[in-house]
Amino acid sequence: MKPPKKTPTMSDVAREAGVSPMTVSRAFKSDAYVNEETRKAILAAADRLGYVMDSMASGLSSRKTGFVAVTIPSINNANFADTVRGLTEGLQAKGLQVLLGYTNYNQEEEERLVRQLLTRRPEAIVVTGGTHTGKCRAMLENAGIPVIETWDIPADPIDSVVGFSNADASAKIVAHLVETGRTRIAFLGGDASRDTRGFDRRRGFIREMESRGLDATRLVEAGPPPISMREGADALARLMSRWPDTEAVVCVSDLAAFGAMTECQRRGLAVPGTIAIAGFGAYEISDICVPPITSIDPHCYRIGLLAARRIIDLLSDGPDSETESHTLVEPGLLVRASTFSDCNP
Amino acid sequence: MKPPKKTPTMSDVAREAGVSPMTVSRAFKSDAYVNEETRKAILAAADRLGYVMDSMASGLSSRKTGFVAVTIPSINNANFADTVRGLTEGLQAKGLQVLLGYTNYNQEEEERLVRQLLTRRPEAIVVTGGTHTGKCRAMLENAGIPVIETWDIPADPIDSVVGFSNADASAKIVAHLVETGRTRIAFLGGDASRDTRGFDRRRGFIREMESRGLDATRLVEAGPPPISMREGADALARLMSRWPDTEAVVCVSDLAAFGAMTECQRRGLAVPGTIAIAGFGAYEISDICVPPITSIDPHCYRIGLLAARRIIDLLSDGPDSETESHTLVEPGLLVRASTFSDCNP
DNA sequence: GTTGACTATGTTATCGATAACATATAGATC
DNA sequence: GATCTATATGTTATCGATAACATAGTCAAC
Repeated sequence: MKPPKKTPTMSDVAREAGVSPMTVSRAFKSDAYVNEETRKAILAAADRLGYVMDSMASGLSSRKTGFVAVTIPSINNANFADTVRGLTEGLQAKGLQVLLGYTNYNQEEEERLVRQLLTRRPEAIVVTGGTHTGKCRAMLENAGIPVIETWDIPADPIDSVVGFSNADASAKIVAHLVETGRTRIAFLGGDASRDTRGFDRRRGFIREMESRGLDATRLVEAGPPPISMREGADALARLMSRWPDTEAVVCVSDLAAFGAMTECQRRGLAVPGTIAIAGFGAYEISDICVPPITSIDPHCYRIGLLAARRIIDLLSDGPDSETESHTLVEPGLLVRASTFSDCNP
Repeated sequence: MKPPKKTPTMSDVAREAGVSPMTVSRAFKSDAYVNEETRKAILAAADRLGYVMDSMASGLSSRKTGFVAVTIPSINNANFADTVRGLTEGLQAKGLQVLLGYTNYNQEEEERLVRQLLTRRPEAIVVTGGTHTGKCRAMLENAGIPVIETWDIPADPIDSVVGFSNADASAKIVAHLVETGRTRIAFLGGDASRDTRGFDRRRGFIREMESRGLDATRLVEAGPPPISMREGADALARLMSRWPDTEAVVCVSDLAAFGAMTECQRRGLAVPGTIAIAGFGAYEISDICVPPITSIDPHCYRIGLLAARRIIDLLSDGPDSETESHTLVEPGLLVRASTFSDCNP
């Protein structure tokens, strides 16, 4: 239909409006002196031409791309999605745009992804977790931009941290279960090797069980992360055939927990009467299912928001920082019917 | 610790390797003559310096940014996440990177987002849905890049389409419910104004009901999209208090459907005995919950993959296109226990 | 009337890479 | 040996914007 004319540039707008390209630039940035009438004329001219600023060129020149790179293990996960929402919304005010990538819970993928993201010259980078390959860590250290590690408490942080202890979260659940009268408690999680957060939760479970003198060997592996509801169900079946007298299960996530609970329903095991179930993540499912499932709320959105604040703080020139280099977000224990004790005399 | 030295450039690598910047460029692109030894030396030099290519500058010069912009209504939605996965994986082979943004089911937000994404000069753009504001549509038309509309069958497509008819999908469910003996059927969805796909599903419901001479006025609105499980539950409560003899509910999504089903459990309404429930989206929850919920599988991942193929096709120079301008992905009906009729004599 | 502060705009060089063109060497062909 | 071709590398201009600097007019204060 219409000729494939290439998109107009700032110079085209300048010509159309009868000013210099620099004035057009100023009109769009609105951070410098431009006569109000001139600005209006320029914006009108831009509108006529259908001009859309080229932020790639802008970024090259100003050395500010407006990108904040973010890596998450999976895009199909409500927890990480909430963190990304917090980031996006927190950064929007400063005109920063999230550049998202996901690692499939794989550190080699993360390394590849971080390299790809760094080629876009983001002004800061947010990664999930505190364990990386050597090369990945080196790239992050040498990128010369703020690096925020989230969802974890790294032993040796690269730069800033906004996270929580996955191990402590598990311990909190174990404490709750023991207090409500359970001692034969199992942990249902993914293969330990890939998902370090899941591994930490398992570690916290074992530590807390042992510190209470309880048997910490009831560990079921449900496969490589992410653990689906189905895998949670299958794992519960295996758990019950191996340790039929299990009184409670701590699951690596609410999704696994819900899957496990449906398996209980299918087997006629009363929850929490016969077996108590706890999850992790405060997914909506755990709140609405019958019975609702006890969970840990890691405050996903908040993590994103705090990471955004930290970035804005580090990127602003002011030497006074309002945020801490290391921010702990204390997870909350949500006690729900799936671990009530009144059915468990 | 270390001085804030800025990241090395291609010239730095060239100097380190004793060649010209152009040769370094060639070594990285690997699309032209470079002596194998020279290439190795260059890559080694780059590694020593911790050089990471600047694809912003590269894009400016070559006019290929390697971005494909993608807009989805919500990042916290497994369906759209699957489509994004399909896109990401389909585009990876050609070195194209997804630049993702979400609209919160809001067309004004979409307009703002599309403008923002276009400033990044993507090589193609994928949008969810076929309804846009006038300005948004104009921007997409004038961007001079392939535009793919997905998850819908637009009345007046901008360019390419990979989608399905949301209305037909609803009709398919209605047909199934009627065939299994239900006639007093309700539709549970969001406010009609914002979510056009949800609106189309409702429209399809009404059309099919009326074409069968059935009452199509049992419509419950659960609030602005996205409809949560909780809102689905609340809406079911309202539905049953207004039309207590309802035999089946068609829900705008599996999440709403599951929420509605939990409400039935709480009220002691047998599913499917007293009331049948159907959802949309083939979320994992609908497959694993008890009873599993009848749903429509829109083949989310496939939509993403086909969109990716179409883009690669349009971007490759070859005049021969393997893909169609309009691709229909026929949704599948997943009949599950929540609509079985054998409990409904 | 001169000075200075502020407003408004233009000019030039540059960001980091690549396209397009130019050059140079090695081996093959006549 | 002359010519050609394929390989390997360098040079120059340019992508579209902005930083930094320069210019020029207006108004108030002295």
